[in-house]
Amino acid sequence: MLNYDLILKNVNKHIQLNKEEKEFFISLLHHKFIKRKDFLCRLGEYSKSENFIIKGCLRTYTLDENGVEHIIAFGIEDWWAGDPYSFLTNSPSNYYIDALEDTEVFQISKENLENLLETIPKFERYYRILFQNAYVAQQKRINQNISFSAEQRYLEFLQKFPSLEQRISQKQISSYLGITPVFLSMLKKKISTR
Amino acid sequence: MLNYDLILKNVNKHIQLNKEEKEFFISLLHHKFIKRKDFLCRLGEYSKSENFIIKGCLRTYTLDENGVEHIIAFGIEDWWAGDPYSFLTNSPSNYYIDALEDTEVFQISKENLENLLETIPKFERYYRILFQNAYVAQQKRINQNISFSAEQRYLEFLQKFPSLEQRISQKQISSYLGITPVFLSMLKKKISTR
DNA sequence: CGTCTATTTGAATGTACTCAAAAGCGGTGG
DNA sequence: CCACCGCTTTTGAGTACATTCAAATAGACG
Repeated sequence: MLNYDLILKNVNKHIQLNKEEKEFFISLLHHKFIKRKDFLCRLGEYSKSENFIIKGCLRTYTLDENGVEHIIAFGIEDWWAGDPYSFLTNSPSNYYIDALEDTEVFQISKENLENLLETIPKFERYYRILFQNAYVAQQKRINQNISFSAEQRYLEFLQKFPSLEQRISQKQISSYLGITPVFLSMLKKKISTR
Repeated sequence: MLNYDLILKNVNKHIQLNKEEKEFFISLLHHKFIKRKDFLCRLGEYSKSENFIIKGCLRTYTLDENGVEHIIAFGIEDWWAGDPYSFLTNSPSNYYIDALEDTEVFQISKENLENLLETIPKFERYYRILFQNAYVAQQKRINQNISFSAEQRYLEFLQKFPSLEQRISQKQISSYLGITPVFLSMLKKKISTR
């Protein structure tokens, strides 16, 4: 028996659903396990679902010309992950998405989302608010990227994702911050010796 | 007689309105001039409107502890500008917004937007798509901030805003890229001599 | 246990910044 | 209309931040 509490609570933060609407929504979701290191989506593939994480950790990243990974976003419990651009425009994805831990998600396909938005238009509002909040959070990150030093960005990261430091490797964190793992190691040493 | 073509065409890209709906929408807009260097919003103030730019150029920026400006976003014709966080949560704004050129906008207030979303729920969809697109564009910028050199970011800027280079000062561009004006001057020289 | 990857450390290098001074440019007022 | 003022851009020298390369150590996983 699957537990839909987390996702229903998340929806309920922004819109109110009656029992039938809840059941209809749930009927459109597909439960999936993603094992650590498995991919949800690769560059050039078509991202066919948006994914609500109930457990675990996903990352969205790019590879540069030297094969170095750059992490655009982490996704943890109670968050959505995916490539909205690819998903919504049916175009090849610009990103890789894989699992840093064994992860469980509820997926909604494009067809089902369209069905949902038509049947219960309130969900337009839900997704509007979701994107709005994500947009605001990204604006903050952009500000930090252009105005903070690497050290300040690292300290901010610890604030924003207090639980994540113990769960993922330092290399992942450095990749999210836009610095090398070597330099992050030096920063941590510098911070700890004062 | 005000010209609503640009904003109606923008809305029409995403949702279809009949004549009455158009008229109702237009009735909620307030036309405003912002003279070059005037502020639409300051840090700590309450951002009371979202602004659709019909002419001119706005910038959203922060000031760091040394008084240096960091530009989060430019807004030009056919774009919305504002601080959605402050606007939607009635909290003090984190940003300054001012005009780099004499600018004309259509403003919608929070009350009118709420009225609009209730009366014509299709607008939830319009704003959902707007934020979604903005989110995708920001993701791309974040990727560039963490994986590109300053020179690559500058060349990307020229692609993304082809018209803007002649309209605004180099200092504004450097501030958007996250580098100093001095360094941008050096980059341009380096680029032009090859 | 062995292998593979992550982390640390150190040295050398490159990228971007600070400070300072000079040159350029735009707007304003006499 | 020109002179002046303030701000932007350029240039140069010195410095700090962050990277690369390499080697050693530590951890994780089969």
